[in-house]
This record gives sequence, C-alpha cells and structure tokens, in this order.
Amino acid sequence: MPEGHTIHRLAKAHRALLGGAVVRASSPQGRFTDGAALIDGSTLTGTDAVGKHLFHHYADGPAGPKVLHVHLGLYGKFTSSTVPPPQPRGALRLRLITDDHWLDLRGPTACEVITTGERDAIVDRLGPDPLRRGADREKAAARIARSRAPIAGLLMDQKVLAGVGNVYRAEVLFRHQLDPYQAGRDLPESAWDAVWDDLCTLMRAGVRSGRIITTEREHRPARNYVYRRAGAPCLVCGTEIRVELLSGRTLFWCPSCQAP
DNA sequence: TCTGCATGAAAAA
DNA sequence: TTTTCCTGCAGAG
Repeated sequence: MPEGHTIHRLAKAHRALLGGAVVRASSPQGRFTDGAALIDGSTLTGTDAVGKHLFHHYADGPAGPKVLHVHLGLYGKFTSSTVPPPQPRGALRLRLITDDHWLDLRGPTACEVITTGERDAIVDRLGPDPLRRGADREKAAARIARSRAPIAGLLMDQKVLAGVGNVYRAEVLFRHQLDPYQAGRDLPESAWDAVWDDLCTLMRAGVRSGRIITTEREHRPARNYVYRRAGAPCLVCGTEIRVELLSGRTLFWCPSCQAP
C-alpha cells in the first residue's frame, strides 16, 4: 500500500531492523547486481523518507557516502524477518542481510545507489511532505493558488505535495466536501489549510496503523468514504458513489456531498 | 490457468 | 494524453 505513510513506516522499520549494522547486499534476480555491490559490506547509518521516496544512508566508503534510493511505485514490496532468510524465489531485486535480520525488495519502480547530492536533488523536486516536521504548507498553498488544474490533480502532483496518493486524495476531498474538479486557484486558502491539517492527522495515523482509515467513528467499520466504493451508497447521504478517470487515475467521489 | 486490476510515475507522442 | 514498466493477487472459468 505505498502512499507516503507506508514509506515513512518502512523507514522507521528499516532503521530498527538494520540501523548501525554491516549489511551484505545482493541481487538474486540479477537486475541490481552492480548497485548491490556498491553497498555490500557497508554500515547502514540511517534511513529517511520524503513523500514516497525511501533513502538508506550508508557510511563513508572509499568512494564517499552512499545512498540507496527506493521508490516502490505501484507494485514494489519489502518483506523482512530474522535470519536465516528463505531461499530466494522469483524476481528478488535486492536482499540485505545483517547478523540478525534480512530484508527483501521486489518490483520497485526505482532502486539505485546515488550520492548525497543526488538525494538532495530528488528531495528538491518534491513539494512539502505532511509527514515531515517543519514541512512548509505555504509552499504548496502558493502553487495551488496559481493553478487552473483541478484540485484532485494537484493533490496527487508530487511537485505540489509529496506523499499523497489516490486513496488519501479521494478521502480528503470527501472529508472536506470539495468538488474534485474545482480549480486550485478557486480553493479558498482556509479550505487548503484545513485539508493540509487533515492530511497531517490522517497520514500520521496511517504511519502508526499501517492502514489508511479515513472514516469517523460513527461510520465504521467502513474504512473509507469513497475510495473503491463506486456504485455503493454514500455513507453520509446515500447517493451512489461515482468513479471517473482524472489524469489517468481512478477518482472516487460523492456527487452530492462534493457538489460544486 | 487465465484475465484484469492495483495505493505510481516517467517517457513518448 | 497515452503508453510503458515493474509484480502479485483476486476472481472468473
């Protein structure tokens, strides 16, 4: 379930699992053999998540400090446990092993070893991440305020806002009764402030639980209001939830609660 | 067994 | 705006 909360959760887990340890790295699948060799035998000094990007920081080697950059994309997945690791099976891009634990990575969109400078360049291209302390919501507000694009598109644009994916965008729009097609620049600043604060709350809860739960108590046990509920009655007003493609992604919304 | 779909994003056009 | 890439799984047959 890779939206930002998943990545921040992984960063914490990997720090606990591998932090401070010397790591043996390999690519049983063979697609990342050269990259694995670059970090093999290095010490993992820390981890870091920005939006949907995960970074492992490895201690200074002969070639300087190295950063492992992973983006899970739609399909990527990590699995881990205590040693010994199972026999590698299928397309296993990267396996990391310490004295105590192993960590496997499959199907990522990005898996590369980069410099700290390249890491900073990636972060610079991203908008503020609601899950990071000190994230500048005004920076996102400014972009939204001068955009004619629909707010539903802007919320998913990682240059505007980092970490929000298809579930959070649909749910936060519903929770604030916002028309998905409303242009960013027509969104009152107070509405944006409320959306940002809500994202901070929802996504932090997501980091804690590992799930995206966006319903209020009175609407449980349903976990979400609109996401993947096309054709079902709105939990608030009973209107059929609608689904449509917006810039190539499925958008779910309630045409009544979120009327223009 | 086969098909379609998925919480993503970059490249091509 | 469309295509492409990466993998796994549920549901259909």
